[in-house]
Amino acid sequence: MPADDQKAQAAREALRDAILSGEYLPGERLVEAQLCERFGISRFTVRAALQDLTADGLVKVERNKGAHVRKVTLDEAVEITEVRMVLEGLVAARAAARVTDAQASELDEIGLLMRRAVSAGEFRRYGDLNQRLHGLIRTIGGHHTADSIIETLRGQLVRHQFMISLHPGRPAISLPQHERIIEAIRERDPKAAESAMREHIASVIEALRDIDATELR
Amino acid sequence: MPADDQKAQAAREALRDAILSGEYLPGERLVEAQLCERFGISRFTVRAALQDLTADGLVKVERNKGAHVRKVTLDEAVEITEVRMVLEGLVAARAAARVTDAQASELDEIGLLMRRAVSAGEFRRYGDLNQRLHGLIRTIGGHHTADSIIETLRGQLVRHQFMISLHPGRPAISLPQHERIIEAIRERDPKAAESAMREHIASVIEALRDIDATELR
DNA sequence: GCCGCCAAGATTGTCGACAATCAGCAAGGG
DNA sequence: CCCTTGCTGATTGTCGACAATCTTGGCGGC
Repeated sequence: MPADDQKAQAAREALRDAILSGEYLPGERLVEAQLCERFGISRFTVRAALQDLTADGLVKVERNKGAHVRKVTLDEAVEITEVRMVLEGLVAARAAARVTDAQASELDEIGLLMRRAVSAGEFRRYGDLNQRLHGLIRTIGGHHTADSIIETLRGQLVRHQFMISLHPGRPAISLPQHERIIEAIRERDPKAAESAMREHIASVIEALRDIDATELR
Repeated sequence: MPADDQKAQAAREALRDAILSGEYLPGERLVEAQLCERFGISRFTVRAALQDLTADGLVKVERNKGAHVRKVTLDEAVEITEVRMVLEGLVAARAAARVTDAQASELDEIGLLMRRAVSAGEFRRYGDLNQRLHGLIRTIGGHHTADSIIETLRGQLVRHQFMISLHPGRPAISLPQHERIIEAIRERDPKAAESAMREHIASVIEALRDIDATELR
């Protein structure tokens, strides 16, 4: 009966979601016994899930001191985003070299929807499109190694990412950057695609710093 | 008594070394019971060690099918090295911005030793210096996030890396590249340091492809 | 009153045993 | 003769219980 398998894996993802959604705050202690009761699974499974999350950098375990939700400082967030900058630059360059005509028009369509969302003031929708654009570029790039690292890093930043996307004025800055990225890939110019992507994410880093400074008021 | 702790951790590293040193070949199956006997530890500890190695990308576990030493194809090796290229480029740029005078002279010294090693034909020594140079640059860069990813990726490539370092003619190609990197960092020119590092690792990728083509004859 | 120390509770680390699952082989039917 | 099917040994997945360790609160001494 594979029901146990599904239960164990479901619980693992439930725990991941609970942390990602902010149900457990950064620094909060994750007591194994509590998680057992919470998700109706054994401690063995809880430990396996915690090790998974540790590998993804979402929790940190100290020997004999248990697991905590990892706290990501501003400096770490900047470092992580710097790494994303060069990796997504690499992926964008490869995307420019590999893009098909069908994918090119899909990029264009996203660009159009983005412009519409911005002029209509639909920031939430713009955020979704942003994610879809970066995802499509990574699909086109087809760089499995870079992809999985980027995905891991993204998980560590959900909190910060969320704050950025709601920051007023961001779309006005990032929309033209996104347009440049799309254009460079459509013209199959790897160097231009890489530098456009890097410029874009460099401005995300600036936004990160600004937002953090704002929050400390 | 912390003896057990040390034993468990020692066994973990012993298993890692056994895989890294090539004692277990890529694709080889790692049977938990055998590892228990081999290292004199319980299955629990073996499983923990295997999960560690999985996180590092050294082994791959399939449900109910056990753990295998991960096979790194040429394409994957190229991808991994591409990621290293952009990450070490990022680190080199930061190193150029942060290098102290003492570190600058240490870089110079390594450069001198490298020239000597090449002219003396001491390839093994040159390989060690190569590793020391890259390590020092990463120390100077002080980019923890990029560092740990680079270190993880390096582990997955030990086999290929080894073949490259013994490839005749490599030092003649890589020595001037190393010299350019050192010079750019010493002159505190981040852009030059990044592009020098990327050129260097791009040529490593070429070497990877050549060696693989040679091996298939 | 303050500091260090000890005991008890709570939490994590480890283990051996049992259950679930898979690979290989033999027997039977087409 | 080949394919399917059921069995059997081997291997991995899961669990509950016990041991080791840390934390907390109270006690005694200075």
